[in-house]
Order: sequence, then C-alpha cells, then structure tokens
Amino acid sequence: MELNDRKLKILQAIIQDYIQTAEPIGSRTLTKRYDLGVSPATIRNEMADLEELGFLMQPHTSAGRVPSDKAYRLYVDALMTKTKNTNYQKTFIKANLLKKFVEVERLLQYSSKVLSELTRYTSLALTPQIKGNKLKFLQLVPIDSENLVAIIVTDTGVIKKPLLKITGGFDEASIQKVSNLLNEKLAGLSIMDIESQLIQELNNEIYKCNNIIEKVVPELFQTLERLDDFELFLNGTTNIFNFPEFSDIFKAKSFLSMLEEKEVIKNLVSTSDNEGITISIGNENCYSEVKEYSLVTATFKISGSSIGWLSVIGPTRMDYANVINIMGQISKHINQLLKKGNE
Amino acid sequence: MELNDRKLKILQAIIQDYIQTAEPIGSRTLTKRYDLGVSPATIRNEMADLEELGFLMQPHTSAGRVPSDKAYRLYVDALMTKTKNTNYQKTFIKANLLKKFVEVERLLQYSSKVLSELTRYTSLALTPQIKGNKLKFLQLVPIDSENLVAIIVTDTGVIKKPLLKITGGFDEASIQKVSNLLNEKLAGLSIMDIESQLIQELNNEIYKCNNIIEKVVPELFQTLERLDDFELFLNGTTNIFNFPEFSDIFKAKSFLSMLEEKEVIKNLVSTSDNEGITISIGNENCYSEVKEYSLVTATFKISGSSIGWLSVIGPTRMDYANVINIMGQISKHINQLLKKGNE
DNA sequence: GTTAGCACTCAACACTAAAGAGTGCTAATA
DNA sequence: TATTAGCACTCTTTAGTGTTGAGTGCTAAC
Repeated sequence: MELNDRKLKILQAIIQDYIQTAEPIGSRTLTKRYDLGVSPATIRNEMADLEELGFLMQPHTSAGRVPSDKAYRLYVDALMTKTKNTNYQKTFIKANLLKKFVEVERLLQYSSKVLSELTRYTSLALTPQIKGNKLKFLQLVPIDSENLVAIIVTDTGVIKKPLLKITGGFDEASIQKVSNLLNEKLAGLSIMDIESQLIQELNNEIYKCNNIIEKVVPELFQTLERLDDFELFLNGTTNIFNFPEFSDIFKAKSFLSMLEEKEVIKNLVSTSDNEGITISIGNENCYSEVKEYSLVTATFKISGSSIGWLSVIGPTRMDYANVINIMGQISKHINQLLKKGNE
Repeated sequence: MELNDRKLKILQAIIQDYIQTAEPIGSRTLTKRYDLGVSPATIRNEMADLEELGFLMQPHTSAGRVPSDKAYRLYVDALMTKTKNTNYQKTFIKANLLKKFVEVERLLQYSSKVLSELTRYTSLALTPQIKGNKLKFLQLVPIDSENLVAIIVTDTGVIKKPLLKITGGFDEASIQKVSNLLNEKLAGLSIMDIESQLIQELNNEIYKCNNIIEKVVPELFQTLERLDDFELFLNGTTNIFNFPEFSDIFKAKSFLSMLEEKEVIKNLVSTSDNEGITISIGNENCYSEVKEYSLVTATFKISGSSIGWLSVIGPTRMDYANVINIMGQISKHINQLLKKGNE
C-alpha cells in the first residue's frame, strides 16, 4: 500500500482541520468541509488505509480520526503550505522588537514575549551555560571597603556582574593590579579552562600583589561556578487555556508543571544544535514529560557556538505553518542585530 | 447582639474547618468534629446570628456556612492560634536559604522559592524601583572599542549593569575621567534627582573632557530610565492546583492570568509600607482582580526605604497561622543577612 | 474502483429519581 | 429562659436511563 496523491490530500485535509478544531474528524464531515471529489465511503476506505500506515488514530471505535505524530512530521516536511507574513505581524514585530543590540539575554527575553503574543502559544527563551564561552573581558570594580563587583563579559555577549565579598577588606590599588593581571591572563580562555590553568599561572605571579590575590581568586572561582547556569524565560504560559484540549484541569496542570521543570526544558531546548529552526513533534522528544507537546526552536549562534534559543511549545496539533513563519521573521531580526552587535 | 465567647468559639471552629476542607460546614458536622458542648440546634441559632453580623455566608439555602472576609480578619487579628516551627521547616530553611549576603534581588528570589515550597502556596518576590534610592557608586567600564558597561550600585544593595553603546567609539582615558567625574558628582544623590541636577552641573565641567561626556551622558540617562523598574519573581504558581476550589478551569485560569498582570501585582504588593508582615484579605485589596485572594506580605527596609517585598498569595481560606509563621522565620533570616551586608 | 445503504458503536446530553447534608421553625424540656 | 428534639422543607450531588448524532465497517449495486 502506498501513499498516493488522494491519500495525501485527505491526510492534509484531516491535519488542517484538526489543527483548527481539535475535534476528531469523520468521513462525512470531511467531504462536507473540503472538496475532495469522492464520497464518504471512499474516504472511509482511504482513512482505514492511512490508519494502517500509522498516520491516523481513532480515540474510540465510533469517533473520527486524529493525526498521529508521524502525520504531523509528514505535514511539516512535505504537506504544509507556507503562510505569508500578514501586515499585522509586520507592524507588531516592528513596534515591539528591540531596535538596537543590547545584551543577548535581554534580546531573547523580549523576542520571546513578542513570539508568544503573535503565535498565541507559550514561548521560551534560553541562554546557555557560559562554561564553553571565551572570556572577553574581566574587571574587578571595588564598590566599598569590603565588596567588589566582577564584570565578566564573554565573547558571546553575555555580561555577568557577581558581587564578591572580600572579608577583611582590600586596598584599591591592589585590586586594580589584580584586576589587570586577571584580565590579561584570562582573556581569550574559555571559562571552563580557567580554573585549572589559572592556579598554575597565578602561582608564579602571586608574589607581585601581596596576599590580595589569595583572597580574591578563590572567591572568583566559587562565583564562576555559581554563575555557570542557563537562564530561562517563559512567556504566555496561560495561553494554553485557549486550547480546548486543556480545558481538562489535569492536562492544564501537567502542562504548567512541565514548564516548571526547568532542567527538562533546558535539556530539551538545548539539544537543538543546528543554526536555524528545528521542529520536534510529540514522541520525537526524548523526555516523557514532553511527549504530548511539540516544540519549534530557533538556535542562534555566534562564530559557531550557541548563544541562545527561542522556542514555541504547544500541543502537537500546533499551527506549524504560522509558528514557523513568525519564528522566521523574528529570527531574521535577531540575527541582524547580532551581526551589528558583533561588528 | 454581641459576639459572646460561644459565638467566637463556633466561628473559630468554622474557620479552621473551612481552611482545612474548603467545604461549607453545617451545624451537625460541626458538633461531630469539634467539642462545643451544645447541640446542633443551638449552633444553628448562633450561626444565624453570626451570618447576620456578617461573619458567615451561605452559598445556597441548604448548604453549610462559609466564613466571610470579615471573619478571616477577626481570625487573623484575634482568634488564630500561632503555630510552632516544625523541625522539618527549620531543617528545610537552614538547608535552602542563602547563607551569605549577595545582592538583595537574588536574596529575595531564593527566599521566595523556599517560601512557596514550605507553604505550598504561590509566592512572589518584588524589588522596588530604584528611582528613590541613592546612588552609592557608579563606574563606566569599557569592554571594547564601542561598548561600555555602567556599573550602578545603590545604597539599598541593588546592582545594575546596563550596556551602553557609544557610536563612534571613545578613548579609555577619557572614559576613565568621565567615570570618575560622574561618580564624584552623583554619589549620594537619589536617582530621581540625577537627571535634572546632572545637566546643570555637568554643563559647567564639560570642557574638561572634550566631547565624550556629550555622548555618554544622554545614553546613561536613557538607560537609567529603562532600568528604573520593579523586578518580579514568581514561584510555585502551579501550587494552586492543589486546592479544590481551583479544580474549576475558569478559576485556575483567572488566578494564573492575574499573576501575569505584573502591574497589578507590583502595585498591590508595594502598597505594604510597614516593615514586617502585612496581611490583606480578599476585599481589603483594592484591585478587583485580587478580591478573591489573600496576600501575606513581608516588607524589608534598609534605613527607612523599602528594598523589597516577599509575598504569599492564595485563596482567602489561606492557612494564615502557618504562612505567618514560615514568613516570620524567613524574614528573620533575611533581616540578619541584610544587617550583615550593611555593616 | 466507487458509492449507497445498512447495522452497529459509542460519547454526549438531557432527564429523573434518590440520597444526603443542610436549614428554619415549633414545641417540649431542664 | 435558654436549649434541644423533631419535622418539613430545600438544594446539590450522584447514579441511572434513554435519546441523539456522528462515526464506523461491510456488502451489494452501479
């Protein structure tokens, strides 16, 4: 049995209808709503075939058919007709996206908001661990007699500003020296490498700056360790209440609880490694918590390493065409800003 | 008609029962569960009186009674028996609260998480606008040929690190001068005052630093404007699904949507101005969105000005005694850290 | 190969009846 | 005089029952 043109046409109609209505669709309704040129009985036979091929499922014997994950995959890869940018979208994006480059983190955070408002799904922004990033700049800024702020900038545009408390205090001149020394020694190294390499090198220089460095460096290590984490921003979480399948309180709870599992989300999203847009549908996701949802993820890179992700998450019957279109527009915008910021 | 001892005892029993079960309670069940020494008929008479006095309500004719906001207010002010710290709470707090002072923002954020986990309600942390705060420290740190990070520390321990892009670039020496000048001129001023005062004063000095200051200052102004915002952290939003009254999807949605109304939440929480714990119950809140919920808010101050709020938000039948107890423990901890951080 | 017709299935809905928890009122009681 | 037993009544909740409608697969005719 093969997927002939008619089968594809029927499948496409079912998927589009289900994405719109969330209702299982039967042969008769299908013929009424779509001009397929054949009778319900024929559709029934084709549907039975499509079910056997694994593209359709029946919630129960006398219900209509529902697309499977396999069907959505086929839809996304081959059947889907791309949507065009609407004027509304263009205007909204123009009005709400940041116009100049600021920190990557903020850039993604704002974009995520726009994304969720335009798609009406839940959106999330993720910035990566900085462990693999190279240090571009480091400076220690004394703010009072006992506290320093360490300004850390990576080559991917992430800025951190941890507070270091140096018990016993310090004198500003020494801090200045230490700061210059660290910046000089560490710039260009990946954060991961710093810890091992630093101790070696600094041991040789330590005499130059009396004992301040002995106080500052361990504190800085601990802080780097703590800083080294993903940041996750969620937007439009209550959008799921717009979808009838979440009018069941258990479904809604499970979705929202899943979003609170930050670790799962982080791992899930950060597996997307190709620059551009990735789609993972239902069971294609390797975490059981997410097997009922789909993700459309845009990965952003600067010189080869990932600097952030933007995702839309929703039911598998997501309006893929629309989401991909909007995601594409926003990605384009972000990439332009990134380019400018990196010139 | 007055509130005699028996009425109070009955009211207390009803409130406690309703906080536990969320079910309207009738006279017969009340006598079975609590040792009140009188028959259901007597209770019925007393209940009718309490309803007339505005302490009880009936969802419908043949249902039991439910406490009113007025009743909860009385309960919180007079009837409530304080709970004791459990060992579990002590251990949990010890294990999970930050042990040393870092930035105020982070301190509140972590505490909020602990708070929601211990109380099983939704918790939020709010840090204030910095407009009223005094600038303690300002430094411009060049990170490459076109970008600066402005390190801004206020007297309340808030640290900001906006990125400033100076089109056309700058030379480091000038920036150093400008930075020193700004720090010297502005330290001790409230952020609000800076804008007007700055322009005056700097106009006189402007010749000293060629045209760099003309590039940097407007950029800094814009940035200060943008930075001047509350920060809101939410924790345990899905905890509401634990409560039977939110098994109705509309209630759940309305609660979660209310939490997304950041402006409302901010205004609501930041009206608490007395150091220590404030409780506002249902209708006592001035925003219609929140009239069905209660808030227990702790306000934190340093030398008279508010530096943050920690709140628990939940149904009016909140377990006030327990929440207040836990909030008290956490507040105490935070205040100790604040003291240390400010020494 | 397609389709009309038919018997069958199942969820959803409306309706009904019974159970259960509650009330207020009245008259008896301590 | 305050308390309480008894009673009729109210209203929600729950379980059970039939009806409707959208769906199916199969068969025989076109």
